Amino acid sequence: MAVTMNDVARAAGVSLKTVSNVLNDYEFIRPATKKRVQDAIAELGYEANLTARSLRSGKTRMLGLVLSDLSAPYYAELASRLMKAASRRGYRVLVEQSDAVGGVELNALQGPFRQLTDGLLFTPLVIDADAIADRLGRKPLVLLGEHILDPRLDLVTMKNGEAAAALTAHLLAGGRRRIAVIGAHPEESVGSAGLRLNGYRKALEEAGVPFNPELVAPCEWRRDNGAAAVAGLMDRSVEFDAVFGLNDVLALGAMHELLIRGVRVPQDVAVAGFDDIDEARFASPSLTTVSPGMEEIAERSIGLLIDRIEGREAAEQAAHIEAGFQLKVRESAP
Amino acid sequence: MAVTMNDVARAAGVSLKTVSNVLNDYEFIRPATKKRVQDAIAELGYEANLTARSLRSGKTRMLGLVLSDLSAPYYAELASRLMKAASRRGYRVLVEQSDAVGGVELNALQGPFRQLTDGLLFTPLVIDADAIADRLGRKPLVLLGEHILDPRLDLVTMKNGEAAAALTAHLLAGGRRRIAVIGAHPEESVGSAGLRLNGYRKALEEAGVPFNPELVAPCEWRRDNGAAAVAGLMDRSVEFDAVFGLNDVLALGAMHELLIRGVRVPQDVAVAGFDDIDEARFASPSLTTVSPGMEEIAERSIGLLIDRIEGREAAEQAAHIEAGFQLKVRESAP
DNA sequence: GCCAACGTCTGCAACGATGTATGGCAGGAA
DNA sequence: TTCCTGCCATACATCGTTGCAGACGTTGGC
Repeated sequence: MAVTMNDVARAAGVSLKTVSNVLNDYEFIRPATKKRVQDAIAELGYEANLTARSLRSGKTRMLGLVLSDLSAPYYAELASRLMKAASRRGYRVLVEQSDAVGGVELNALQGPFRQLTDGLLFTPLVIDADAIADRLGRKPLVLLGEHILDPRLDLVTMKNGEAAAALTAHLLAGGRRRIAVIGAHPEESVGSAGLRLNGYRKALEEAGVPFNPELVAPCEWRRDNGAAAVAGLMDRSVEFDAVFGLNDVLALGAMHELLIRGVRVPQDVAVAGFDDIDEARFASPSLTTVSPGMEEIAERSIGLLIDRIEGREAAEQAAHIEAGFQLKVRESAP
Repeated sequence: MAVTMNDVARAAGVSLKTVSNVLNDYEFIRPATKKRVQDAIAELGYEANLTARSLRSGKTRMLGLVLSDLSAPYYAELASRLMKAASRRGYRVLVEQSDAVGGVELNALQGPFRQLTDGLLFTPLVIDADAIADRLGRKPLVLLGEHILDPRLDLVTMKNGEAAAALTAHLLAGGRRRIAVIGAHPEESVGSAGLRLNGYRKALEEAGVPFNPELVAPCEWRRDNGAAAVAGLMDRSVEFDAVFGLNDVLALGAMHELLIRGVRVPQDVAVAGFDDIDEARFASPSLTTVSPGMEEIAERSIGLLIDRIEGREAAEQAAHIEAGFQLKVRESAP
């Protein structure tokens, strides 16, 4: 079978515990002893049994990441970055897809998934702050990218409202007055959709442009819905000179539908999105959007979570971190 | 602290082992006893400790997935599907990004990552069959989507060559004669690039069109490389009437560069890709490509791996599974 | 010359589950 | 009655680690 610490101990002529001490960088070990142990480890090809270590120590060195769907480009890019950031600090990331189903979200908070991880990065789409706080337990949890702002909960997010306002202001500055918004979630109590829509309204207000509910199309954030929403607006003969997709895939879906219908982008209708996924730069025309500081979000959320886990960060107060954003002006809305 | 089996046993007035037996569906338990135990479990809110179970049983009920980069749309979509397929069978998936670095690939095969998982789904990009077979160990491993065909190794893949040939034939049938290929990996001994390129050459040959090495642009499979490759060809005044991106993001990057330079797609140059990522349908123009049967690949690779793990599949012979493909003819190459 | 302090190492008892062996008890056959 | 068989439950050892308490020898202060 596999080599155990006992084998190493025997080979090095020391006790089991001394091997453990060497592995855990215990301070008081004679260099000679340490070397003997290390040599034995190398010779036998010993590798620590992570399961046993976890059972004994109660730590798994895994972080949980709960998001709705890994195949959404924004989440895929975020997950990739989070995993790299975690890896640099000696942690792994275990991903759970909730499909925006409340039951799955709750399960991730308290079920086996929680057990397997030392802490959670959580993108709640359905459940609310109280539901989360009630199930917090002893393990740290950092909310990611959504709008729950609760004094009990750590949060790393983006400037949803501010960025959406800046983007809308840019469209207004380009002379657009009837800006359709795609992807609103009117029924949803939590989520970025509301914040981004608020930013949009605020920018309109500041420009003295009246808000027109007819221009707001609610739908889930998928490409095909973006296309369908534009189709719906046009079929109902709603007039618009710009489309603000509340995220990039919506905007790209919308743009596709516009081009199919012979609407020129940006001449007839400007299109803008939110997220700055890799694809936005290479769309045709390339997509004007907001870069929400994903690298910063990944780095800081992993950093915060691990600090909490390792007890470096005082737990008295929840941290609320907002990454900076950048407007990316491209061809679709110059 | 957490509720343990011992607490449940005490509450139900039975022994520890009886609780374990109930949990593991042991046959001979009196219904009354079973009920007492189940009631105690429900009342105390007991949840099995997965770490302890793993230590004792040697199983983690986690599958490892090794791929180069989760932010690549094809891998993101594949990972999402694999995770769902695994979840349906009671397994989780732990993802490891290799960044196509050989050392990371080797580590995933034998290091701690292997320990944490009961079996591996592995997309080798750098290391070869011998390196894998040497490190096989006792845990099952299924190769995914790449071209290593080794009698010792299970493999679930797509019809790379056949599909590439069909796609090329479609371009030829459309009257294209100078079909540029983007994303070849001349130095690489393993990988889909070679197979797809072969398919392309075979189709040319069958159509009696001479192969022109000048039309083959080697590069890594990233969007920006697709764009750069087209720029390179045009700057060198290489003439072509079609572009075959060896995967979709290359094709999309290429298409973007063409459109920027005022080349009309498909009138002047047809563009085709490979993978049928979600984005392909919504690009403008929409992308002609090959759908490699991802759902089938996900379902069958997970099925095979779990069968191996649970000993249902005779280990004598390696399985070689090829999913069917479909040509998706869209606007970019009608 | 004694005791305390220090540095180094060890033994034992967990962590929470499962496998093996075995112990009772009931009912039927001998 | 006695033995066997089938069902149900238990005790004990075990998986491979780490935490805790302490042992041992050396050193240094007084």
